[in-house]
Amino acid sequence: MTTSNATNSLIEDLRWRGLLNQTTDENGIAELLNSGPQTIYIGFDPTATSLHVGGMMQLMMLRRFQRAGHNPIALVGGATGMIGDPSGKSEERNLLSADQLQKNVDGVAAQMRHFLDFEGENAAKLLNNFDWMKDYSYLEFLRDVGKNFPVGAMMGKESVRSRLESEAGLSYTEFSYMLLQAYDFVNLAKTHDCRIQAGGSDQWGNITAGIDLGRRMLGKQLFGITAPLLTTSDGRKMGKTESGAVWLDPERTSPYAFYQYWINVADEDVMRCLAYLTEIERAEYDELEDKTKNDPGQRTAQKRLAQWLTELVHGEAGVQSAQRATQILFGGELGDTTDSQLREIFADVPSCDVPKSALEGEGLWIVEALQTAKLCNSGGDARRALSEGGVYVNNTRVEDVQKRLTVDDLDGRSVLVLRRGKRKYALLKIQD
RNA sequence: GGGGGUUUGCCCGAGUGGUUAAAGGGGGCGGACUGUAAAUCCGCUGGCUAUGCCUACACAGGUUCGAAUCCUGUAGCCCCCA
Repeated sequence: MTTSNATNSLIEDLRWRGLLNQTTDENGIAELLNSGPQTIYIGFDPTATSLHVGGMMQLMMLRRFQRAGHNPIALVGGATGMIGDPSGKSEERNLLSADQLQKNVDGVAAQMRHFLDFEGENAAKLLNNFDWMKDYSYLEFLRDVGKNFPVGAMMGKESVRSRLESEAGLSYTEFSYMLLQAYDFVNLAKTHDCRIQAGGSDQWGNITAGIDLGRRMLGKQLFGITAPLLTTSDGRKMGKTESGAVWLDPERTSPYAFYQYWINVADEDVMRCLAYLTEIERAEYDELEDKTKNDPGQRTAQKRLAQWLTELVHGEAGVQSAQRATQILFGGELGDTTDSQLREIFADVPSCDVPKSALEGEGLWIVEALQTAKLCNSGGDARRALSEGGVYVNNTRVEDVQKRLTVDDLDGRSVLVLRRGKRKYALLKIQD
């Protein structure tokens, strides 16, 4: 698997995908990769218990190397996370507690298993820099590492310069961040013969700092690769919605919401996403590009993207439930969808409990139900919505202002699906 | 300290005694169209126990059959003089 052919095709592939933003020495890297299996590392910031889209792209990078026969190291920054990387950030961020950090590291580590193979010949490794930083004394660190850092060079780094010029400034702690990450690289070079560090383009300064340090401390030539940031055609970061970031954790972003995010990627962005985030081959890529151009309404590329990523992150079952939810949430008949399927599909839709007794006798007045479900914020609003034809019960339009919901509307299930407009849903869970 | 102006619904902005819950625009919400898009078009946009009732045009009070519209006071903003 680790033939020079595979390696060449790896670099080729990365270049074709547009994933080579900057490299310290492209020929040197190609040569190194040709000489046999190499170890490559990428650092992950444990700022939350889950990764988001940016981290996914980095994990894919490691995965590409692993598939080409190299040894990936995913480094979680248990130590650096205590400091906070100033790169690309406009303000100092709050320090995380050690306790929270540990939770974050655990959460992030679990997600990595979807992307990397931690078994077998070139198994991926998961390391935590807290392990080698925790007992490193300040004095020792300054003597070993600090003295190799000319302040002038540090001041020249983009991450430092931009912050110094801004209002927010930069604390000494953040200023020191670079030393820690540089040392990580050197330490991995020493202990794992890891000679390549990759990362997002905002990591360039930190990576080159590590390369300099490697030369000074080890006399070893290290290499760096950065990938472009995944942005939309209008220049914003991918992975953000009105309601926040898109997470890999199904508790934070349901498989349905995750799937939907990718389905909704703009035509102008979808091919780049496919290139950066998936492993589709060139032939299929060209075919999808063609379909996007000639028959954009089908959104074949978006569907492929959503399906590919959802399957990777949430598994085959995740894809199925997302697709089933899509069908129902976009106006499909409930038909014989079962109770438990409904509850799963509407899992991330606001819901409220209603006692079964409310449906008995006269039943529950639709105007009240809409308010209880928070779909309308007043009786007038509800009446209006009804008369506008914007209210649906179980995906069937209701226009009668006097409509009362009764046991008959349950149709044997234990939930009522209320909808306002095209896709604002709420669930009434009927309690015995 | 003296004089003048201004204050309208989520926002902008008409309205200077009588069908004014308040023109117009924006936003928002529905609907049609569509690709779960963009653009476009149409409707709605104070509350309620709702063919009616109540509360609203900075706030408090007054004149009047009747006020967002007139008067007095209070507060905010703006301008001029000192």
